[in-house]
Amino acid sequence: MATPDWLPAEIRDRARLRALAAGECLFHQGDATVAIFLVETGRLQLVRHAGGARQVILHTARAGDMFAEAALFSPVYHCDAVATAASQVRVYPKRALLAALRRDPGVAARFMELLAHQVHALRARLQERDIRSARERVLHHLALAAGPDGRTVSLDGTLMDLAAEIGLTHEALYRALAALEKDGTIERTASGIALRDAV
Amino acid sequence: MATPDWLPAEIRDRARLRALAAGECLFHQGDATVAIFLVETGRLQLVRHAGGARQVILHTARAGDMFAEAALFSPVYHCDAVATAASQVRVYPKRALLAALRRDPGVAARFMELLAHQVHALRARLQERDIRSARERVLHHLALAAGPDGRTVSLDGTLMDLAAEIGLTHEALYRALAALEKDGTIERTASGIALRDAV
DNA sequence: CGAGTGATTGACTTAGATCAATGACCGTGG
DNA sequence: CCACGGTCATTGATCTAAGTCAATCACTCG
Repeated sequence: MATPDWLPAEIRDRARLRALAAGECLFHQGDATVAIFLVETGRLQLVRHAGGARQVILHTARAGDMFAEAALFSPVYHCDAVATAASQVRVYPKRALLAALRRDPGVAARFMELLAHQVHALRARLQERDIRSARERVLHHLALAAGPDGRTVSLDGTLMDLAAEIGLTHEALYRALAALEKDGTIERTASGIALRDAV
Repeated sequence: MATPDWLPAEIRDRARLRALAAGECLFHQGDATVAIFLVETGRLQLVRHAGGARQVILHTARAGDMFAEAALFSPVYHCDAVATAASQVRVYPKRALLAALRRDPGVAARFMELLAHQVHALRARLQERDIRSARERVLHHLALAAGPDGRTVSLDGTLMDLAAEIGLTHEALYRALAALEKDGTIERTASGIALRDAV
């Protein structure tokens, strides 16, 4: 699953799968960059060691997330990647990838498109965090996550995952959903959530 | 200022500057895409009209921010861009940009690099928002924003801007900074903030 | 000099985090 | 086949840190 459709078949098919135990390290800050990665299962944290003993978590990559893309343009990794749960990551060698990007403008264009969309999605998630009210934040998220009909949101993961994604505790999310359902703003079905008409 | 160094001189030099009054609209959702933009001064909001009367703010672009990059890969804009203050935006025509990206692999590589770095920065800001405590959030931000020495952070904008960037009210930021200074974790200078050694 | 903006601090309130308990469900191993 | 451990969903009670409102001071700019 989550096979990237943007990269050429010869790279996609040759990409190794690397298994990591919980706590295991995929690469260290300062290591020469050799690949970028896609999380197939599990969870990795990207951690930067700043001045002194300070550790700064830069990102938590979950199933489906690509990470270390910037490694393509840097000789060394700028953070550690540590599995915080048993994980499997797909490994895309930098050398082959760069060659493909240089050789085939179509591949390059699709990669740029992917990155541009990620930038957008991240900006939207960030803007979402500026909404303090749990209720409004949830509504904002549902409106964005709604399918083409603009109303129905299918829930694939758990509500706990959703809560983490929008930056609420799961309790706060449950309560917000319960309140929204009670006052008729949303309807909950087995497969997801439906937005009722806004007035 | 903020002149993008990644795009070829012929595009950079030919780019028009467009002035917008507060409330004026730069483009509408559904318009054919003709350009991407860089905010020189002011502030623009990107707003999507979802199902019904729902409006979702996707992003607020400030001075120095590029926006609508994804327009390069879409025939139409997927949101409105509205100036929420009198603004000036640099206009980079899509046609010329795409041609340059296709023609010159070096330009394409630098653009990919820019996008990859943006993705990183955004992920880090998002992760930062997962920190609930104002104190810890501020420390996280300072550690990341620290210069090469890992200690000193130069403040260019106002503290109010900083507060907005890290998702706190300015009062909360002032208090957090005051507390950090009182217990000796940071030192404040005219030009910025210095982190003391972590124990 | 007044108007406007930023920095700062105080007082108060509240929404969401935290802690806790319960029930449903699901796979698994004896 | 069923008891058991685990995860998820849900709700209640409580607490607190951050938001909100408000006032003051310093500073700049025309």
